[in-house]
Amino acid sequence: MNDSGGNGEKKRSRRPSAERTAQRDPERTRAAILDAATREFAENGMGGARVDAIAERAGTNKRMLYHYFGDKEQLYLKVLEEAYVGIRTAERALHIGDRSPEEGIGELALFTWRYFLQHPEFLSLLGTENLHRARWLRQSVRLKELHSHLIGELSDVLEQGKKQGVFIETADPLHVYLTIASLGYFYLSNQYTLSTIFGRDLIEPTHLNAWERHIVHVTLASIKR
Amino acid sequence: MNDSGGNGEKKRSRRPSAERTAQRDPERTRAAILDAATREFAENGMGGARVDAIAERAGTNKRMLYHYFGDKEQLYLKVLEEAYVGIRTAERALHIGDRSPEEGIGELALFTWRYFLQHPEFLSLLGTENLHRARWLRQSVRLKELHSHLIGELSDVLEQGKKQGVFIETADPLHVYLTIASLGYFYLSNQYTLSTIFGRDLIEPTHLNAWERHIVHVTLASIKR
DNA sequence: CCATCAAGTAACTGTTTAGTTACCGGCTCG
DNA sequence: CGAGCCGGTAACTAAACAGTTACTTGATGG
Repeated sequence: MNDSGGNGEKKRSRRPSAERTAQRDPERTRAAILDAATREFAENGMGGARVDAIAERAGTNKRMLYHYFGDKEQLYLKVLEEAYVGIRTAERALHIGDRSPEEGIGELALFTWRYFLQHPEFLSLLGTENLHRARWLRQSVRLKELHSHLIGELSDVLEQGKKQGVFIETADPLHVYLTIASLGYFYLSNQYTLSTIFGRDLIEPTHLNAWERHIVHVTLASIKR
Repeated sequence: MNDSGGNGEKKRSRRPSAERTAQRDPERTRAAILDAATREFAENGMGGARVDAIAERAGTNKRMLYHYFGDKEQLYLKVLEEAYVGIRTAERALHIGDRSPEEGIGELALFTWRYFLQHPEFLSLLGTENLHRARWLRQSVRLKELHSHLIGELSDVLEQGKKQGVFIETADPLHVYLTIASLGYFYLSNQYTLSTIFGRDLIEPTHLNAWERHIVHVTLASIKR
């Protein structure tokens, strides 16, 4: 079976590391594990997630998982960090200060809602992490400054709105952000129990659109003069 | 060791079932298991909860747990049902239609916030159940009508407010309730990650009181004409 | 005083799980 | 060409787990 010893053709031996990657590709394996882990943790929580299941979803095996990430807890933390980096990075691209204050806040509300809608795994991970009282997030060194930018930019927009007389003086940046996040998070993360007890399918497009308008309406109504 | 055979005194044999319960008390054992299970499920989720841990917390053992509740899943459903019955029962005692529409809505918002604050285990259970897409709640036959009363009463108050010209015509009962619940749920259930990333201890009384006022303010601002 | 039944204990069982170890195959560099 | 290393496989291990079974204890009724 092994006939490679006979022909010293050196074929491709000059290539650095770009084409023979069809079978062996550390980067892709690593990324596949991270992606599989994100889905597994999101669907089953930290306690319910199975290491074997992650390896299988990634099309690899446990040995590689432990090789790249250490253990289950470190892998989980990596997944969580990447999720936060994802939303905060997308948020920065918004530049909510470029428009009028009112439009800026509306923009942020719309963005947050739509991001939550398109990334249910992010909401799930937050839920799991909070069940454990931020046990792993607290250990993260990467995420300390990641969020200050958001509050800073939001604060600027609110100040401008107050100066223009369109926002009330008591409007607080953290409260505004928490309001926007609350309305999106609860509706989506609790959609299953809510749909069950109120007998209305909340994920239906009609209701989804109505809630999107509602979020913008509530957010602006709470800070407009 | 067994010397009871010698004295046929019949002592206490006339008592029906009220005093010798010091050692044996099925009702208390059942209640202890339910209470222990509520805490264990709330702290660890359905997947993370341990049957042995529940038995130990209840001061009994697994045999009794399986005797009274069948298996882990049925026990979990019982816990969830009791939690819902708890909040809906307390809600009914409010009678939000007795005051002015504005006061009624404010009352409901305050009640919901304070109930969430005093029953963190309820929020936790909701989170766990939603992680599993309401898998167990859907099977519950008891909880279908439990919630219609809330929406009905809220609807009446809103109608009255519209007639009096204090509320906007588009105010929707489900949306109003979801708004109130969102603001309370997100703040409390996500307090750990939020406190970590924003560097502010959200559970501190000062912040708690500020958020309570904020919820009432936002709710009313979103429906007032 | 013995038969019965209900409340409760504790040790056991089969399965699942996170994490480890021994091994394989092919590429690369001296 | 061969030593060694890197990406990968699969079988194993020790612990933890849900659920069961064999047993004890004590009250009651005939």
